[in-house]
Amino acid sequence: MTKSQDKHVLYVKEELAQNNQRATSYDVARAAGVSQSAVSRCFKPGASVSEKMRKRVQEVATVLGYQPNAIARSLITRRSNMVAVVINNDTNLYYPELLVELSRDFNERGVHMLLFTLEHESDVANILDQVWQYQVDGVILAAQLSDTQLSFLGQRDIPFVYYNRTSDSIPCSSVQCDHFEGERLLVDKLIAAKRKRFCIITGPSDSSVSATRMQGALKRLHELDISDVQIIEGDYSYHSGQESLISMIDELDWQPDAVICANDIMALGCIDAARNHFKFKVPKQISIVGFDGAVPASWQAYQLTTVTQPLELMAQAAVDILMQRIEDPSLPPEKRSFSGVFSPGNTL
Amino acid sequence: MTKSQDKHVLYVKEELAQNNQRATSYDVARAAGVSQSAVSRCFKPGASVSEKMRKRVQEVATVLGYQPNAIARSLITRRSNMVAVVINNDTNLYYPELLVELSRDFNERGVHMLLFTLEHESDVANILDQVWQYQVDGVILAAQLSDTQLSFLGQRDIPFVYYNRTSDSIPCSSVQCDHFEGERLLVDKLIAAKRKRFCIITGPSDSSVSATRMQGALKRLHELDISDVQIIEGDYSYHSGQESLISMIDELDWQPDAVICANDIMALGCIDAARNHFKFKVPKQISIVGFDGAVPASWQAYQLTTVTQPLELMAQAAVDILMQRIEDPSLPPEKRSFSGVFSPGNTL
DNA sequence: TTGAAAGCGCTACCAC
DNA sequence: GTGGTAGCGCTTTCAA
Repeated sequence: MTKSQDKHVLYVKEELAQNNQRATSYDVARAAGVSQSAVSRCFKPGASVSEKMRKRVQEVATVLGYQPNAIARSLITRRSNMVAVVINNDTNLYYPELLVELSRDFNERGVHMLLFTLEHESDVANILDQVWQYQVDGVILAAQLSDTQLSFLGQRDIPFVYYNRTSDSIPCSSVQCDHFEGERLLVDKLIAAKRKRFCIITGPSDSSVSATRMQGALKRLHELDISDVQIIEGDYSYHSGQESLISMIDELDWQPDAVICANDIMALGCIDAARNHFKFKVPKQISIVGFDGAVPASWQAYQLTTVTQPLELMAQAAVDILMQRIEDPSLPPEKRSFSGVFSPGNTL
Repeated sequence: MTKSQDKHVLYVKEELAQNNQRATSYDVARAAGVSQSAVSRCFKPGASVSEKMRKRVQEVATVLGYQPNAIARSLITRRSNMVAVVINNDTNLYYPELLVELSRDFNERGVHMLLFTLEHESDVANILDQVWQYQVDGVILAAQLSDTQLSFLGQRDIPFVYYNRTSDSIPCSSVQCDHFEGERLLVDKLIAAKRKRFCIITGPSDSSVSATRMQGALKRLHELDISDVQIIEGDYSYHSGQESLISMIDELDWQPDAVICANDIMALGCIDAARNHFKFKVPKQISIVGFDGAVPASWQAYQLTTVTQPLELMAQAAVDILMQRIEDPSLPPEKRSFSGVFSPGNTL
């Protein structure tokens, strides 16, 4: 860099500082004495630029602290490199690994996550408009949508992947753990352990995951001619696991020897209620099973018998499917289903 | 709407569908027979538009499925209505409530979260450039930055708030739980319980939160003339809590009657190791304390004695401070510190 | 390989 | 209250 060039760069830098502006490609061009399009090209991998030009531009860009404006780029390229992740609070609170894994996988591909969390699974409507306004390239849906809402995305050609949910009526991509199969497996294990009096603690009524799991368990129980099953509604929380068992026994006067919980966290509450409130031996007097493979379920104090979702695989699959459909929107929907892994634990 | 107008709208709709394009304000203007600026005004709250115009435009916009393009808006207004949340995995895994609460608070203000998660607290550098490129209005930092990195944000006038961290050398806004004070309190409680042989299980060495907490504990212990303290490094995980206690006793041959853990999750691992591996009575033979007020800490199987961070208040404070500085960048930095709340539990 | 010019979709300013 | 016009910062033709 010659001295006069140097001075010119510093002058531009000073000018920007005074007006409190961030450097644009135009500023870099001016300071480097090249065209604005040349600067743009220097930041595009694989563009046709001479070595000399690239070096000069990089130099000036560094001095001015220039980085391309991703927003402006999105406007012209029609690619924001942002995806929306719609997740309900429950999922994140009880299964925070999902967000961590998604984030890792997306960041590896240079894609950024716009996070939308829902208080209740039924709040989706409010945020779909926002997802649309922000021009995201795609959406991961870890929350239940109505068919109408699903078709909102479909009609607007926004690629999306359902996580742990699917729709039978609308063609869509999805990644799922086979909840149905997993619950059947758990029921069979409970039967093998000679359990007779079953009860079920469900998740909140608007949770499709809970509904699927409970259908799986009930179906299998009915196949085995066990129809006298007590069902009580929980809300996925530890506390509701405790309370459900207590009210089942104390109020409904139903003493089970097998408790099927719609998720692990409720099962943990259930274990504590069984041990502390009722002084039951688990699993001697009562078996308790959950679903998820949540981290605390494997802690020594619990060692819950459960079915573990292959979360890492599922997240990766969701990201793969979504990114493929962003690259090539003509790809047909794809559904991938993973079997849960039986985790024996010590409560059955 | 007259019939001919109706037809015109439908014609535009058809045209867009054929070219697979989303409706722009210009399309709406064309279809409604008004100017493009009029359409823009109709979507700006408080703009001066006649009732008739507003109604007409809304009507057409609905038919065409028009929503303003937030990206284009950001470009001209220089406001993206996006904030970056930089969080390390540990924080999210062990304290997922933070993200949920931040998300809630930001969404109430119509602000969206761009999520950046770090494998290790030291990975920050890579993502700062991206934060900058995406023109976020502000940043919540729940990860430690070097002073250089902090000044990167400062020089570029990006408002930011440190969460549970602060810098002594660079003026910056922060929201913190008083870790130092909280640990002192715990030490005093342990002393009151007649504990004599102390040990500490720290978090990972790059965690500033762990460092502060442990300094608080050590300082107080030294004040009380207790200098013979065994320190072992954990990594915040349940497993490291277990292993640390075991190696402390079995390998280092140091039998403590008080264990101070840098977070709750390790304390839980520690409790399980004490009870199951060593057959200790907790707290009769050994006291164990944590820090955080993590949800599982209050479960009946543990009932950990700990100091609970007022997470909701802290998240709200962080959002408040950030939004104020986005509205008025001339505001000086502000630090807010909250005392942790002692949660008696049953392990002391 | 380089530069000029158009334009992504919007807001903001200006006349009227 | 309404419409025309400029321009946010960038990528992408198209000539040179």
